[in-house]
Amino acid sequence: MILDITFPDGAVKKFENGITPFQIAKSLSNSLAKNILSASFNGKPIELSTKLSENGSLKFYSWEDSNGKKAFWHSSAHLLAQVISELYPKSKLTIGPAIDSGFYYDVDFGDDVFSENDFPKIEKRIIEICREGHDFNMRKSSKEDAINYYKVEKNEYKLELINGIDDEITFCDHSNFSDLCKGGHIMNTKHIKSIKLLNVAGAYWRGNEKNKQLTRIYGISFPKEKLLNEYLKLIDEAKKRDHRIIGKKLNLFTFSNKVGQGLPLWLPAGAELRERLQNFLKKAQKNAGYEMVISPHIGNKKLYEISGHYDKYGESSFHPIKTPNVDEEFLLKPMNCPHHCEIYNSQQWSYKDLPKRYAEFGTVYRYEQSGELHGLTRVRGFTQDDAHIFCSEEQLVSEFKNVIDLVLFVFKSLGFEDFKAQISLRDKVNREKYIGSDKIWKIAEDAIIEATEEKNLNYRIEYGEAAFYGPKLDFMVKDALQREWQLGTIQVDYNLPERFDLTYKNKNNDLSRPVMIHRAPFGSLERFIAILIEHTEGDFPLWLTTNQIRLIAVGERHKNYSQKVSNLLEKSDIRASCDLRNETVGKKIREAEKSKIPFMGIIGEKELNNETISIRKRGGKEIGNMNIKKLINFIREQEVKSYN
RNA sequence: GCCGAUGUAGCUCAGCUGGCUAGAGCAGCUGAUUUGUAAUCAGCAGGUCGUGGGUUCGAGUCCCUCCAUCGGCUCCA
Repeated sequence: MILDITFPDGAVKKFENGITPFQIAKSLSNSLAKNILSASFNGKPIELSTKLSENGSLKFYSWEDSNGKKAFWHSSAHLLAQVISELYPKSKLTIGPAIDSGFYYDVDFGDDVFSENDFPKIEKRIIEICREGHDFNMRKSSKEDAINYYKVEKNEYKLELINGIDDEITFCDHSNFSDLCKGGHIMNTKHIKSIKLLNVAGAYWRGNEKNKQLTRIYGISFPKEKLLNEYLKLIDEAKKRDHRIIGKKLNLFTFSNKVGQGLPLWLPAGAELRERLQNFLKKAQKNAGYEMVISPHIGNKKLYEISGHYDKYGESSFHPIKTPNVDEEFLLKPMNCPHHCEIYNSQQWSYKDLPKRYAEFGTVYRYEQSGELHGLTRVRGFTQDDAHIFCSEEQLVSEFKNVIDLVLFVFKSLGFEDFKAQISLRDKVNREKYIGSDKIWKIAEDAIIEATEEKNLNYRIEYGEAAFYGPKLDFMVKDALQREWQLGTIQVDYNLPERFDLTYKNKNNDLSRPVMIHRAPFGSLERFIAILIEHTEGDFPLWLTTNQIRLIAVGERHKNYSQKVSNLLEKSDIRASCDLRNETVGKKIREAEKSKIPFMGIIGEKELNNETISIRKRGGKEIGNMNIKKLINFIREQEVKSYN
């Protein structure tokens, strides 16, 4: 029999029945055969050594394709597993997938402690085995054989996995090692030229906190030594963009053990930055018809019992504040929504009044688990750029779309172009963690999907990620180390209006229930600023930066003029500072550069005589000499441009 | 909260297998220098080595407790 194999470019070629993808590649070109790592047939990943027995479309993947990398890293995980079972015979293997960059393997080491100190000997042994050049071979197995195999090994994890498999059970063999595996390998271990184990971590079996915690070993491997070095360099560079490091260097914020974990202290430069962001959003919100409100930092515990938050998050709140009245307890405000519900409730509303849009920079406190705290991205006290929109059901989709516009405007203004939109819905099965009927959830979920579709947003759907009171649309942005964080969020809520008995009079003079939209374009100022720092490396846009220009006097005789220029700039609302120290110009420039000040104005003899300023841009570019008037216009122009 | 690692001067770090008064650079202070586009020179000062306990003739170094930080897991209203 002859097979018709279709290639991605549309070409159809004929091959003998039983030919393998690798043989096909080799027949096409030697260099292709050399470069390919994996393949897919009719859209499904297959081994390069799988014999083809039907017509179909074949696609090859090299290191340049994510599928090629996946096969490479997944195969590397097999080698890690092999060496672990060789060096730690008592350990039990569980799962070892490829991830976005690298792979991991979860291992139960029993009572043994495994740490990073064990890495070098494992890495060394893996490379030894790789050089021996073993093929990866898939092997079918009966369920019975598979069970017996792992019964002998006393590996309850693999047994659990096998019991959950409905399809055919397969093993992958290489060298003297076998592992339960559904496939997706490179051909031979010799492709793996360098491997680096990155870190050890605890990870619960099947991701469930109630299960045993296993040891997860993360690693990455490459087909060339050079690529590993490049990767390590990249990680190193990324670490320099860490907001915790830049925040310290630029004196934006700090933490103090005496104040407490996860409680950021904003230094003057950071506080100014925050205020500028707030003013920016306030203006945008005012244009979009929002009204500012203010609510206190504590609230009666009963308030949160009504909303359902206490029931769900009481454990992760700061302990209730007692009062002389034993029946009365207060909570440090963990969220603003119930307060805003009560603000809405303070008056009676007509359908003509809707929507009501209440905004507040509301500082909230949540007792996050200590191990979860992370710089400014996960803290225990933070300020949400919160707002709640109370509208009629008819207004819901258009209001939701307006909020999307606002979020997109904010992101665009700050240069966050690389974000992911995520629609977070209820878990498909496990629904006891949510409040409200299926009917209202369906309406809310449909409204979000409709609005997101109409806005042409590229989105993904995640089940089980909804808030307990409603579905949401989240805007995710990555930090320097490619970790994804939720910034903006828009949530539809039919439940809190019910619980707080919110109403308005409709056209027929009957009472109707408003729908509530929770939204925060930044998410929180803390997290937003953290990600902004990592994206800009601290080179903030001109409109945000603390110091827009630093004037540098060359000599003693130029100090007065420098000060005068500085004062004039400040009078024109330009944030200028003046360096009058007896230091060399080089040193003053260096310090201004390190403080990430966008412009420097050098003032020496020439400038003094001609009443000009020599302007230098951060990074070294000389802009030229200009008089004060021109300089003011120049900075104003640049500031407008910096809004994106 | 859990697993692993780390904690030395304001900051960044050195201090090997336990052994004289714990080192460096930057920052700070003092003095000299009065400076043209990324570091002028000299001197001085600065640390009960995260905390509390233990082992030892002797602990920055070894062991335990706690605290904090880092990388993950779980969680994220």
